[in-house]
Amino acid sequence: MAQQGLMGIRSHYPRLSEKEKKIADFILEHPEKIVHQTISQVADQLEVADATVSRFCKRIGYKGFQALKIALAPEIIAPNKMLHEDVNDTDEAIMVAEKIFQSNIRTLENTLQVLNKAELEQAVTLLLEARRVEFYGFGGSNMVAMDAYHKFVRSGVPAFAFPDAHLQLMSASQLTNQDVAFIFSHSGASKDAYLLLQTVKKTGAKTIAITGFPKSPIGQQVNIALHTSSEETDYRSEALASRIAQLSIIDALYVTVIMRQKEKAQTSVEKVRNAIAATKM
Amino acid sequence: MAQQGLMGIRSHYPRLSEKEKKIADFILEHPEKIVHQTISQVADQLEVADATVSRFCKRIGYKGFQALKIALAPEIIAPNKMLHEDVNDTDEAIMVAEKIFQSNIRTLENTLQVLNKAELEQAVTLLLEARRVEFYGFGGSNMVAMDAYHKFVRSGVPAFAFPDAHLQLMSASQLTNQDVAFIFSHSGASKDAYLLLQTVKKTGAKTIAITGFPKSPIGQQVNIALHTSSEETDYRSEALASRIAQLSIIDALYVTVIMRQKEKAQTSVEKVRNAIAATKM
DNA sequence: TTGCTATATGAAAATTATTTTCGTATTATG
DNA sequence: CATAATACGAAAATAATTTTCATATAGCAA
Repeated sequence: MAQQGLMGIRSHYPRLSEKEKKIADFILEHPEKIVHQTISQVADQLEVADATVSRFCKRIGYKGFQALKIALAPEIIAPNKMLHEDVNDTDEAIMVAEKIFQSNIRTLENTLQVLNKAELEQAVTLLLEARRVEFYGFGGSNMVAMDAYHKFVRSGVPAFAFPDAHLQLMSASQLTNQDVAFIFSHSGASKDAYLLLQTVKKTGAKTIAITGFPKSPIGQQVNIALHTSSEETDYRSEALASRIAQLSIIDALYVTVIMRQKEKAQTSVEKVRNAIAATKM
Repeated sequence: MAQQGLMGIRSHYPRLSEKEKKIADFILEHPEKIVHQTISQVADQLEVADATVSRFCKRIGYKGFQALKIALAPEIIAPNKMLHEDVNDTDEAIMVAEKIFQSNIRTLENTLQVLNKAELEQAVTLLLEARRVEFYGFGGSNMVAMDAYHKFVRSGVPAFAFPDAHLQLMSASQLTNQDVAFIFSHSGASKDAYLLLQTVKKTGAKTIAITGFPKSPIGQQVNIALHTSSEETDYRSEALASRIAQLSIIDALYVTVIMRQKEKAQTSVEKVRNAIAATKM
């Protein structure tokens, strides 16, 4: 199948010929013109032949011009104008806010797409059956670990978290094979987190991680790897957005755990409502 | 203009003829078949003439069959089952996750709409000029205050935060009129937070708050009030989502502050970033 | 250089998809 | 029952897209 819309075009770009690049540029700049015009109108504007545009569509993996239109249609409903502008372009606070919010929204959307159903379920099962669950995070991720701890401990899960690196490592070495270690690391490669994972693995405890990079060392070596997905090119923006996604995953796990615990004769709708109600700030 | 996709079809439904209703039913049931098939294929499956389908498209307000395809394309990428509330609302983890993520996304969108440009600017100015900035939050909001502290302290802002209610109150009473108190309270009415605000006001320090309710006591009495906005019908379910919005506002303020500090703080952030980079493998 | 080959491109033909026209059937209305 | 209005399908007309084919251009070997 052809890749998703504009991203797919970018990935083909290097292999395109002169006129084809001209077409690609036009699409990336004005996707709405593709969607709302005929192949001839587009070809005229670009001063190329219809045939060239038609061939272009096939070259980048679509069945034809109509198929490209349909792939592009979803992209133009939310014309995320802010996103291609760099934060540095303008330092108006409201502009920065828009950029940050859009970035966070996109990251949540992407992360939801990428969430693996089976792994989520397994994570819930582990959390429900563990003798003890410890949440770990270093640097900015420590706050996420503490947040998870505060939530789960109220739901009756035997949760723990620690405010500094040394305490985390000490506690990790004391786990047993009936315990669960839950690690937050955006890069999936920080030295502290990696060391901690090795320590945990020696104890036989089950491991769950949320990282931003499935192929990172930590992402590869845990029992259950959940990951966040961001399109941000800048590492700092990515880290900000991915933390929002991490928190959202924790929220989802937490609400699910509560629902499972209260498996009674309630209707499922009530279950969700009650579960969420139990999370007052 | 034609209304958005499937909703538009529903609104026209009562006025349609027999065959046209047959077509409408088919579209509502299988929008993806419209998007991916030709008008003749669709007509054959429904045992009606092409002409009837073509007329149908115009009847419901589109220019033609192609235009309908394009309007429908966005709907089929994410078959948003959560929106139809009667759909099997199971307690599957992935379903819960979808609900949580959608809720968070909508809350971010709404909050961005509601963000006040002038107040954001004023907040940035206060943060940059303060002799000392203290972040306060009780219960679940304490996490947000700690997070803000961790961010701003790295950017060179003289930031402080405290892990418990008593320490927060003690420190608040020591502020001066050159300081800034930044309060997080979703309800804007919690007893602890209100008491703290009164304490701060006696010192003459400037006050900023992020609440979910502009008309709440805290929202009314601070110098600068920023608000999150959630559509959740259930007051209690707003809590999870609004915390995400609070964090996003902090992210926006943080990034803006860094940009304003330009070279000065740029270097100190660089230092920290490099320090963090050094801990990666 | 010359001649060969591969690739790119546009014009026009061929194909395919869609819309319009037109005639008949059906239903409603007085 | 007659008449008008509407619905509908078949086929013609039109529009859009793809394919074919001829030519141009660039790279390259002798």
